[in-house]
Amino acid sequence: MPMLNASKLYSLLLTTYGEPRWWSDDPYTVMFQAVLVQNTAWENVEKTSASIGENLNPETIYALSQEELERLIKPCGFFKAKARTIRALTEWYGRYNCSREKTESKTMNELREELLSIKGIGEETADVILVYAFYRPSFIVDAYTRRFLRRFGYSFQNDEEIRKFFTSLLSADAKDYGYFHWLLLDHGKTYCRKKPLCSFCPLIRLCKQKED
DNA sequence: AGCCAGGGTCTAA
DNA sequence: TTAGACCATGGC
Repeated sequence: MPMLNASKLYSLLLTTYGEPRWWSDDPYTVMFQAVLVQNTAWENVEKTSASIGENLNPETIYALSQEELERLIKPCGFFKAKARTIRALTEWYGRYNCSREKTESKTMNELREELLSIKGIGEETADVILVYAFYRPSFIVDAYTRRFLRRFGYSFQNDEEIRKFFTSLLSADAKDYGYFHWLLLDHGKTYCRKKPLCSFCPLIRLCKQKED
């Protein structure tokens, strides 16, 4: 498998998979779901979110007791830890008056450090929140990103190397980061899970054609 | 049955 | 600094 030219990755994904999509327009929904989806199938997150419905807002969620919140998110697994994290995250967002505008007074790195200091929020979750909730250009490395790169012949020492690689490739526009991440998700869910469907993957077909 | 799913924390060496 | 155990449910 030849290594894809890095500068063509983005346009290739775009043209192959069409218009990119966004997580959610509501910042709190992004935060909430970003925690729920940790090592969990997205379908469970969607069902849980649907069952919460209109109550998926910081005021209502924060008013719940720890036990009530745990019960609410139970289908997503790791519910004790996630309930604690969601509570801490909601409290943190409250310090910004639960408003995206209020976060604009901070730099991206300041917000990133604040998020990382919350127990239960690691790099991926922090970057998801930065991009989709607060429109900051922070590249998101997740399992799909790593699998995608490995399958296409790249090998990086660590996630930081991956972040630098793509950061040098994309503009400073947060939209690009969100769109790119979602394209990798779409691609990964269809062709690049642990049980791969590589022979049907348009990108791999494209690479093989170049070999001939 | 057992593996897998858009992780993160803690500990041992 | 890094590898491995652990957290937990639902779908296939």
